[in-house]
Amino acid sequence: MELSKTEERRSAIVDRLADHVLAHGLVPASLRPLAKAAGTSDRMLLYYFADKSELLAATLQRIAERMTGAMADHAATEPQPLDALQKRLAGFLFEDRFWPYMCVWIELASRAARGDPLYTPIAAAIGQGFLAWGEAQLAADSDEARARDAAKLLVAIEGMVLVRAIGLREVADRSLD
Amino acid sequence: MELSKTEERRSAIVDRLADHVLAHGLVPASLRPLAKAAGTSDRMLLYYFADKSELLAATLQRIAERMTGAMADHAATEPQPLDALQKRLAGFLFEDRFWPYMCVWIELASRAARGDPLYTPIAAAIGQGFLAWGEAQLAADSDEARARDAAKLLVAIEGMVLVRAIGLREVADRSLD
DNA sequence: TAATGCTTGTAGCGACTGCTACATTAATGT
DNA sequence: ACATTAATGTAGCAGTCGCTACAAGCATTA
Repeated sequence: MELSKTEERRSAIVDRLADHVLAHGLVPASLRPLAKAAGTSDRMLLYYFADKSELLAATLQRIAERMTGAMADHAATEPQPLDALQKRLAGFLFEDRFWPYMCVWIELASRAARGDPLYTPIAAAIGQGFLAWGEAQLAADSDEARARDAAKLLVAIEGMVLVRAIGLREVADRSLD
Repeated sequence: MELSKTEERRSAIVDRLADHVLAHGLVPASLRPLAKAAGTSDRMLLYYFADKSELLAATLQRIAERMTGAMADHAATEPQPLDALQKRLAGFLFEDRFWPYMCVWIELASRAARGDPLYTPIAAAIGQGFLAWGEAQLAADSDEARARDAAKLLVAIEGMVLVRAIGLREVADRSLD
């Protein structure tokens, strides 16, 4: 086994914290509610983690891993043009089961936008992950075209996420026509 | 005069609250800091407003009005194709002086995404305003084309906002190529 | 001048925040 | 069996949250 018992327990806690943050977001993610969600006490949360920042960083990391895994499952077998890939990505990213990730993602972005040193690097890393996923699937004539199309893909998808977030789902969908 | 003294004072307070929210966001927008920013006391905030929700609603409304006014100032005199309008909009929306509005906008979206009854209608209304601005400026052959291009415009701009928020400014810019 | 109602300060409530000191129990190695 | 360390509970600190009861100041009007 590679994981010590402490690490195992830490990991189990992080899993349940991830569930809770996905379900309720970062705003109500304070120690006591998180502890209850993890079936433990705030005291123990701060036993396994140095402070709340570290705990949240680990939780968001875990959420990002789950998302990355899900995206890998949806990788296309063949290179795709931008339009097709965009529709494909939108097709599964807006399933109900992914919406909690999108909610957390926007919340993360809103904190990164203010330059919070906890959230900014995590958000940037996730964004780069999205970008890499796109670049790996895009059919492109050149590296520049690939980079440009990946940027277009990311921007279009993030735009649809934000527009849906404010309740204009049909506007987001119309943008695909 | 159409404004009673009470209304005038309310309005003056809202102006200073708007400044504070634009500068620091919604997370630290609690009564005592807001009161200090408005040069008054939390007691008086709740004298002029029924509760915190009403106070925040008025503040966000004011912020939206400022934004709407600024956008009206940047209306084009002639109908524009989608590409040109997108570059034009990005050109001034990403000036430093607009970034605070974008930060609040993302924060608003993140709360609307969770269905908060305070933020959802405000966010949707602002989104519709953006959409109307676009439709009024777009050159289009048909109403359907106009609606579609306005949707594309909104999605692209919101996408650029979110991508910049997570620190990938150059990716957002590259999407315009 | 007296009385009424608008405006504001003071003080505090109960709940929550992140975090910690202290003590106790449980497990582990010798 | 014993000593040491790891794990956990209890209790609480100082601070903030939204909000309110009470009273005092103030201005207008009768």
